[in-house]
Amino acid sequence: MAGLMMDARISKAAEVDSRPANNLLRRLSQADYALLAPHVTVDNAAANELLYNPGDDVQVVHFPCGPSLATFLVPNEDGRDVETILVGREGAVGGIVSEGYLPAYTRICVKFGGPFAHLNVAKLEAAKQRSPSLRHVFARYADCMLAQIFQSTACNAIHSIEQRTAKWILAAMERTGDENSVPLTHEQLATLLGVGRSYASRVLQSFRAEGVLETRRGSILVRNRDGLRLRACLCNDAVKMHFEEVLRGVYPTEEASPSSAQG
Amino acid sequence: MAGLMMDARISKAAEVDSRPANNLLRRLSQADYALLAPHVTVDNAAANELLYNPGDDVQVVHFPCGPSLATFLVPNEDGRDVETILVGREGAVGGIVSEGYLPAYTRICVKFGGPFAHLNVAKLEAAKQRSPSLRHVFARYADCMLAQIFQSTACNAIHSIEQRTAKWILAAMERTGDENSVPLTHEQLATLLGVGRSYASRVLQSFRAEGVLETRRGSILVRNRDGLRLRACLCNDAVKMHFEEVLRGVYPTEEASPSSAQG
DNA sequence: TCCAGTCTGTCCACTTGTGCACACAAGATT
DNA sequence: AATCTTGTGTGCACAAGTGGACAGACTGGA
Repeated sequence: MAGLMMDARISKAAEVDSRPANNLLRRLSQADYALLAPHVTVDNAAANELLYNPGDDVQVVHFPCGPSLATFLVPNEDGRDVETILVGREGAVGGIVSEGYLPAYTRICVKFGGPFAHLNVAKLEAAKQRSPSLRHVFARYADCMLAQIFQSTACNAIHSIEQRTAKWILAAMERTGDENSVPLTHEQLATLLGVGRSYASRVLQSFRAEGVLETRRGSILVRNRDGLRLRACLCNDAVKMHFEEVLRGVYPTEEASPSSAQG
Repeated sequence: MAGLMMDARISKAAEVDSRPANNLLRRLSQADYALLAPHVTVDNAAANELLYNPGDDVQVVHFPCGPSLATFLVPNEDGRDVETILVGREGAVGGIVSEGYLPAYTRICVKFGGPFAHLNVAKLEAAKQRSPSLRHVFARYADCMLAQIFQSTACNAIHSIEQRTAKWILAAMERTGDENSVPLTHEQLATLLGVGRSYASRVLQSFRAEGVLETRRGSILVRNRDGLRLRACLCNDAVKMHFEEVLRGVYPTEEASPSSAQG
């Protein structure tokens, strides 16, 4: 009997591990994932690749896997886009709320390159019709994404550039799983925060002076993660808590190694 | 035959007019509205009444009718809430994205008092299961609401307080239908923009000096709406265009009088 | 009619963030 | 090794927004 249980556990683990490294897909029951599996494809996307432009027909859901990251950009009258929220292996982009076939409102861009899983929106909707539990997982994720955007709106309204810089670096690291570096130029960081480049450099300098991080050409090395947390606003944590309440286990944590499970 | 047509038109108009003054509800087909009608109740809510607090079970969808306005607030570590988006007779609040039964993430508050229609989320979900067209209207609205939040996030990141003040006043007037006044103290305006009261007063003073508006104790009188538009960012217009594309006729326009229709 | 409470206009010193400029550094190319 | 391109550090003058203070002006209620 113990043998049987163990076999079941191993086969289930194997089944889950064969899925793309996306927590939303991995959280689905076997039966639910089986509805989607025939339509899921995986490939690599390069940084800066555009997944959607405003006005595009939304036909494919993209799931960032592993360290890849997507971002929602809102176009601006100046031509410079403003970055809003980051989506990594905890989620997906494209038709999550609209359920597809509406013109995209934002631009969606690959921030950090890597593997993405893809799924036709119509196939996903058909599967949702067949499985309420599948529908609920995606409705719950949609709610988490909404929470993320609400929090960003508030954050942009009242938190300082310094706080938002620290927050962004932490959020990116949580999602990529990289413990101490973020591949980003000062220019990119500035753009994504919607501030001038020189000020972004200055904020990073102040962090460096305090021993929190080091700067390299094209990347930021974090030396003291807790120091960074101390300097960040709490927006990330609020969103993380909502994820935990609504979709436990989907938001990536630092100790995400499989061996941490107690059985 | 003309008589028959006219009768049909009159009875249809009467049917629509008997619905609460909410554009989302009025946009539903007769058949779809019939699914909801037995469960819809209407009452009056006073300004500052709380519809949801963070963590609340989401069980009721609230539809602002006529001049009433609801707003999503994100709580902040300081205890002061930050206002994010405004919802008037073009929409609804509560379980639009989450489809109910999840803890609310934001606080939702009545900004301007007036009539609200209410509908149990579970009843709405049941009706959606029976009618794909009903589901689509709500999915489309959810997408518009999302667009609104995305735009606010970007707006807060890069637009000046002056632009955002003008934008907010215009957005509120569009929704209430009031052509030239907004019942708001400087304090309230400041809080909702996330800025200090004295600066909000100064911005209003500069508008007054330019003849754009007048200030009264507890309200703002708009004297030159185009002047205000000139001083606002274009965020409202972007959202409005998305509404027109996705849910034509739901976003309130200035010439909303029934007589403008050509038959 | 007067009082109390709230709202408004404005002053001031201060912090945060802007936008431009320019020297220098690190790779990439040849 | 010389060169080119792109990224980085920093100086400066300026604009935007903060937060506290306070006098005066409305308004509702006793």
